[in-house]
Amino acid sequence: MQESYLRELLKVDEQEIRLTEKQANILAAAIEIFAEKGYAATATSEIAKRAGVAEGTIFRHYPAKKDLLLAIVKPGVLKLAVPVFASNMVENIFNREFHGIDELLRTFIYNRLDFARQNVAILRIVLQEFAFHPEIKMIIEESFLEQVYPRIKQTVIGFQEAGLLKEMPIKTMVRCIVSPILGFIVTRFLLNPDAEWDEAQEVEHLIDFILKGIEA
Amino acid sequence: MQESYLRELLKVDEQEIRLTEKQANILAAAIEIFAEKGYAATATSEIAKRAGVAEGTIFRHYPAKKDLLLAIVKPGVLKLAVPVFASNMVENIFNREFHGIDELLRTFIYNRLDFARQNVAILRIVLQEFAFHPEIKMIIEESFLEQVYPRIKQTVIGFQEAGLLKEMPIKTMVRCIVSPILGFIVTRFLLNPDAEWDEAQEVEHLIDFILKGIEA
DNA sequence: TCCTTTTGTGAGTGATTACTCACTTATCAT
DNA sequence: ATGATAAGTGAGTAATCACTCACAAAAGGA
Repeated sequence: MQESYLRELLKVDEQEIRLTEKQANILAAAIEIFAEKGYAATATSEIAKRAGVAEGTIFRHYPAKKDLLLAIVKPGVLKLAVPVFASNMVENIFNREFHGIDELLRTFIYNRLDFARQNVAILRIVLQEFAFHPEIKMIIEESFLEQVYPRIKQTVIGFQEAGLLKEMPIKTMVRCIVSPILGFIVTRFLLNPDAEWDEAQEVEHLIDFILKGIEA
Repeated sequence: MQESYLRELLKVDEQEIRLTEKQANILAAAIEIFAEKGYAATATSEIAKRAGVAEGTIFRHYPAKKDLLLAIVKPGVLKLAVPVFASNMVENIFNREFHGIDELLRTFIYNRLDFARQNVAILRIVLQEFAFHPEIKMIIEESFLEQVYPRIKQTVIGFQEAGLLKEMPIKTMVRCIVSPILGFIVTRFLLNPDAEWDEAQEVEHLIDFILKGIEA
């Protein structure tokens, strides 16, 4: 894991984060082991060992083990959620030209697919640990309920008013759209990552499936 | 948690299982705490405490902590997977009379929904722990790949040959069918169990969504 | 009743845990 | 170069961990 990658991932606010080599090693080792065996089953001594660092060094930078987890998960969740409908996505499609729902779905799916591809370990950690740590649950709820859901909702309502989508409660529709996508991402990267995947074909089937299910 | 319920749940083979009150208490306590805080974060001392039992009693019946986990998870997975297309389900629809795919989906969804409702804790444990324990993963893979998947596959092929389903790789189609159902079950019982759910309406939307997405 | 087997006990064990702290080393502005 | 601050160290600590074992109580068959 590259230090520059970590620095970019962990940058939550706009302020730059400086990482010494050892600090980057700690984060990289923690991400690896947390993803492998889970937070609770991971010993700080093991993280220190894999990072090539004294155990005290970890606690120099993170007051407690849980702070290390949050330092990984927090920016992970934010990067996972925030850019979903970011900058040149919804805006492009809505304000400039309209390529249809399938084009929007395609952009959305490939965007999150690529994110998942580059962050499998963190994805795994988030999925595994959010159930047990209220802090993580709160971060997810905040970023999802405040960033992701409203934008999807707004988009869906827009299409609904244009008469392109069938009548369905927004939450139900969002779940119907997100579930198969998440289902694909999870099987693709977590459940069966070693299978041979015809990703383009899968995505097209996915788009067709979702589209048929939601259009008027 | 009732002793009779536990005895029924844990019955994997046909042989009856006798449980003393203390044994039932241990299992009930373990299910509770494992679901609450995860396997690795659960101390055997805590299980003993909540079960009202000496710590030694746990190890009298389960050689190691992991055996206690497996004693809970194994029958849970089997009951979750095996009866999916059991006895009077596929057979009824195929051999006797044909009520259409929607009727099949409806039966399937309500069946698994009711199972989830009665086994939320175990469902949570399985979902949380299978990633870290190869034994659990194997049990799931075996029961899914040998029991569930072939039956769904057979059913799907049947409908496909009748010209009722669109062309799509079987695995992709199964995933497209299962993902939204699982998505609903997970949000219904794990993510947002306290919300007010119009279950019947949700199920009908779900059926309509899936159906439109897969039919020719 | 008596003997055998099963079930239950709880103090005890060594290993491991997250975390501390007095200390050394490196970084950097002046 | 010098002093101040930050980064890094590793032996040490109390608590907790999963698990053991010698023993007691209960159950069950004769």
